[in-house]
Amino acid sequence: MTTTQIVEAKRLRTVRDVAEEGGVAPSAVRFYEQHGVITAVRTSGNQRRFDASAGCQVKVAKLAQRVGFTVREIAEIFQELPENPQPQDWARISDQLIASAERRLKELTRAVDAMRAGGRLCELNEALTAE
Amino acid sequence: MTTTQIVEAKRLRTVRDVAEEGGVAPSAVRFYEQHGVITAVRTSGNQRRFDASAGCQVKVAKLAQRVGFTVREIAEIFQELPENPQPQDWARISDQLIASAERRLKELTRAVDAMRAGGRLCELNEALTAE
DNA sequence: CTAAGACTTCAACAAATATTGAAGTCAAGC
DNA sequence: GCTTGACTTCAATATTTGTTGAAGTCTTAG
Repeated sequence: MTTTQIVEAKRLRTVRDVAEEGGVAPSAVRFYEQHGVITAVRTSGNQRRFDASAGCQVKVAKLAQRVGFTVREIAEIFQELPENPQPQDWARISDQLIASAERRLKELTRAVDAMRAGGRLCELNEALTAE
Repeated sequence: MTTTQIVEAKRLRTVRDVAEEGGVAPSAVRFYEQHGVITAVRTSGNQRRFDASAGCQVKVAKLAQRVGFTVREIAEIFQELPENPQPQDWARISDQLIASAERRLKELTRAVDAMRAGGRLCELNEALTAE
């Protein structure tokens, strides 16, 4: 069973495999590899081969983009992942992504709350000195 | 005092005013207006003039972009704002922005948590059928 | 071994989000 | 009423995030 896992983990994925698992186009998989979001080895014939976690990384990357991370930022965060990422490795990545996104969301919340609670703070804050 | 507010509220802002208040370049203010994020009236000489809330809207728009909203989405949401937005108007905008951003953040959280809690779910989920 | 299908690179295109510069017009203070 | 600085539009440029197509190579099932 452990043997099966190892065997499966080593079965290398093609661009198409990763694209399907990650829910993106093959061109996007190549784009992500070019920009360091995912990493590939090459066959003797120069074709990309990915490990089992690549599809997941693509999924996470897509969702991270939708909360405002750039591809560059995601690539930088994913640099920390070792070859065969373990749960604790993903825990660190997760913490960074979520904490950073929440920080930005809080900034937005603060800004809209300022106007929700005191429209006059925003609309009329110079009015007080005008009289 | 009410008179002062009205007078102040009607003092129209130039592109530069809004840019400074919103913390962006004048070119960005024109861009936002072209794309419906903010609304302008024109002087007899064709220059843009904004009302008092434009600077705030720019601030909120910038922060919304950083949590993943596109300019188009922000423009659509801001369409709902009446001419002189009141606190309850901002409350609706706020709810939409925050709720939508939180929904996306939750999707990301779910995805990374799946890997954090069960790396094997992601890496080895076909392994079980391989033996 | 071969044919089909997937892969490679490279260049062109595209949409979103702006910025910059040119050429000309407006507004405001003196 | 003139001058100066800010404004106008338009076109070009830049970056990000990809997609598409051409021309050619690799892999693999049969």
